[in-house]
Amino acid sequence: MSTKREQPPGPGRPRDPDADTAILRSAMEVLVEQGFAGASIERIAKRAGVAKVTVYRRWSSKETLLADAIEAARDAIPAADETETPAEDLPGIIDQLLPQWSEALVRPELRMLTARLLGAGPDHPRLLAAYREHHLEPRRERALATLRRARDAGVLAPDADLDMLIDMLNGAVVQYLLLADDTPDPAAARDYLERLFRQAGLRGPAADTPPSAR
Amino acid sequence: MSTKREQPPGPGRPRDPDADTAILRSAMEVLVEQGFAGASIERIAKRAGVAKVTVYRRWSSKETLLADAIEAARDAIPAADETETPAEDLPGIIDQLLPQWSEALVRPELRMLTARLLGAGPDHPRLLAAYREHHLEPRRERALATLRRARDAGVLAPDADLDMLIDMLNGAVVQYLLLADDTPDPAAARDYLERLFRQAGLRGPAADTPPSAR
Amino acid sequence: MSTKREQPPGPGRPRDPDADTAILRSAMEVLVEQGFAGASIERIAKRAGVAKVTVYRRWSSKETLLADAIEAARDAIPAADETETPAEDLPGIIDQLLPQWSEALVRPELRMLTARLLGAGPDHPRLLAAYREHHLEPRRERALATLRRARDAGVLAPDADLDMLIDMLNGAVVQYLLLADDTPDPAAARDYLERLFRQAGLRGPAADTPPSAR
Amino acid sequence: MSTKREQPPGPGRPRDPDADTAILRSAMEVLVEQGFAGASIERIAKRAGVAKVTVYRRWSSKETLLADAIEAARDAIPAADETETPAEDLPGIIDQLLPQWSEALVRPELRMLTARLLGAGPDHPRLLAAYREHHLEPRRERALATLRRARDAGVLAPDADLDMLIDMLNGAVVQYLLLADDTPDPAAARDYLERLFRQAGLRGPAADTPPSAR
DNA sequence: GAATAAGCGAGACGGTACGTCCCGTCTTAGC
DNA sequence: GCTAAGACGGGACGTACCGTCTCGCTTATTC
Repeated sequence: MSTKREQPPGPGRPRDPDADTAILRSAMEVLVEQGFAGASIERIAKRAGVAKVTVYRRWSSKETLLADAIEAARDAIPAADETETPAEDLPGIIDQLLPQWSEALVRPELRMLTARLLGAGPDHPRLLAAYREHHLEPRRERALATLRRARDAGVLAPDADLDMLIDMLNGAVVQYLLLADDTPDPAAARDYLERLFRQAGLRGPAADTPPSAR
Repeated sequence: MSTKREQPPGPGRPRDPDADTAILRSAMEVLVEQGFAGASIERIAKRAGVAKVTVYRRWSSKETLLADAIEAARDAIPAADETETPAEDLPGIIDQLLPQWSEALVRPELRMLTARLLGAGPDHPRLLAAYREHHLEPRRERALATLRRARDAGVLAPDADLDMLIDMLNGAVVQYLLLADDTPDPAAARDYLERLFRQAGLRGPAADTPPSAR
Repeated sequence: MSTKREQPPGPGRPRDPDADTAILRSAMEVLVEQGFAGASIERIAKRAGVAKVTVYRRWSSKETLLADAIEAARDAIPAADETETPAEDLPGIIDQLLPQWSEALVRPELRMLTARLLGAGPDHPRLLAAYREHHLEPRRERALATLRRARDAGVLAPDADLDMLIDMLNGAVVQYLLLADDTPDPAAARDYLERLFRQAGLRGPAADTPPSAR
Repeated sequence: MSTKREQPPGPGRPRDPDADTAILRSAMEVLVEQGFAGASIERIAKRAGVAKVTVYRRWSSKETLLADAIEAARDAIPAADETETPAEDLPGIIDQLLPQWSEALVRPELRMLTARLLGAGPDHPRLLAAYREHHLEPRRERALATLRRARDAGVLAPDADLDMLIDMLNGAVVQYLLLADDTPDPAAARDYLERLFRQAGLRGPAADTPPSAR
């Protein structure tokens, strides 16, 4: 799973595990702040308080280092929300969905990370793959579970294409966040997401086809 | 509009106008191929067959040069498609919408350009702004016109939030192309877009809420 | 004579002559202060306020750089002292000889330089050769001229081996300066040199063989 | 006298006394061959066939190690030559003096050692002090004794400043060996020393002031 | 038709990072 | 305690490329 190999316990002084974590965290910070081009080994090492050679001993290239850093920086996503109180009504569903997308818009470092890694795709597909695997996929799984329960509760049409729906929701958020000049404030993010959910078809069954609209 | 100033015709040897176009085209090529970090003035100048100082005399920074290059590389978008044959039926609308989004997926240089510029956003907002103004906005205008006609024809719900709908369509396409490992083939792109249109609500008026389905 | 080649005036920006002098002076300072091992190109360049590559462009190795620096740092030795007022008496001769050796003892940077270069001899004969040629030889020539006039004036025995005498005078001074823990003060240096001159045979003809001493 | 402490016999495996001598000899060899800068603990340990940590356990720094190595490498100088057959004549005296200075010129490792340690003086006075104490002083004592007997025998003037005379003799030899490009051959060394002794005033009593020369 | 001013190629400049090497020190395992 | 085998921070190495600058030469317009 990780690109890091476990070192055999052979003779000699063992590697300092603190150095690993310091390097990975430093790498992530520099990547978020300065981008891939600015994430030189030299800078990463200096910020981690570590000699360059200590980095080179562990990772043979900037790309593998950053891929590991991305993996190590993955949030603890609540695996699946079976435990959540089931919500049959629309507001309950939306309250569950909102924070899942909102944080990507509102937390600046997440916004930066997303922009950097999606932008790095063409040149560094391994970084993008690591991001997809360790950050995007878990979030998608969780969102999928929520939407599935929404569909079962009748809040979404029974024939809704949930995968595509997630693409659309994700996509709208991503392009919003990529095109924004700076981090949107939480209220604006909430407004945008509510408009988004409505247009995506997340409407109460009754509200969907009000008799007066017919 | 352009950041380029016209030079007064004063005395001395006039600037070679061919150099401008060669530099702009070279800049765009390098940007697409190597990304912003790889788009050094040195490389651009070498590819254009021009001395570095010739570039610096015309543009004060890499950012303004690339912004001009992005502007110069804008496609000729048919401004508004009043001329198009009005289409009341769903297949006709889809046939009009499909190519508008398909090309971003299918033409590799467009895909690269999109990825690079969205990724460059945090560091170089002026480039992103130029891209938005000269590439994204015209496309959005055209799409908006098409969707408006679709709504008028009853193919979309009368209360559809067209701006948000475009965000969703664009967004799905963008994240598809950003996450793809390489350029999708046209058939796959078409399949994806058709699923997308369907889930977005582009359905025939009768098929949308068949009385028998209720 | 110098190991530096004159550059052809070909195209391109010419080399900055100020950089040459700054590098040479910086190199000399670092050599005197830190010794050969401490005289890294990096340090020399930093102190000279110059990029490393600017040094490498001019000198291919530390040794050739330092050899040039040694040459450039040679003092302007009054070539030959024909112009000096001829002195037939002993005190006059001594007053002429004293400063010639005293400065090597009393000026700390000369003392350091001598120690460093004589010590570097086994490893870096080119540096020693440069020092010999540009610093030691001119001083020896001047001393030889003075001693020759002293012999002609009868202050030295007519059959004195002047070359060997200079070796002895130089040698005593050199080993004094090399073995001293730090720079001797001028009075001690003067006392030492006067004892040295007396034992070397620089005595007035009459004082040499006082009748009472027999 | 030595900077080495005797270790208490406490528990655990006792230190290998062979390691001490191997390290000291290795240190001396490396110092003579490579100079102070090249005499890294790493190299010394490797040549001694010993782990680096074994060296560090015994000596706290490179300087103290080398100082001990210098002390250990002192030649067995015949303390005072009371046993020598008294010699009233000039050739006898010279035959006694000659080898005392000749060996420093002719034995390459002595020449190297002298150059290295005199050169190291400014940076590492403790090494120089060790060399002075254990190598130079015993030789000076022996030379002084010989010269005293020469003066008593009338081969030197009764008022000769013997300390200064030794400085001159030593000094001439030192600067000869420091400036030479490589080890002089014994015949040249002998010629030089004979010229030196003559100019230093080591002449037979009759030859010194022949009545006819006056 | 010369003077003049700008264009142009070439290359030096300071700066930053590269990836490697060696040093002195520290830390483990195994004897 | 010893050897062996590393890892660690530090520093220098010599190279490469970048954006900037400054030179000599060329070229077209203006006087």
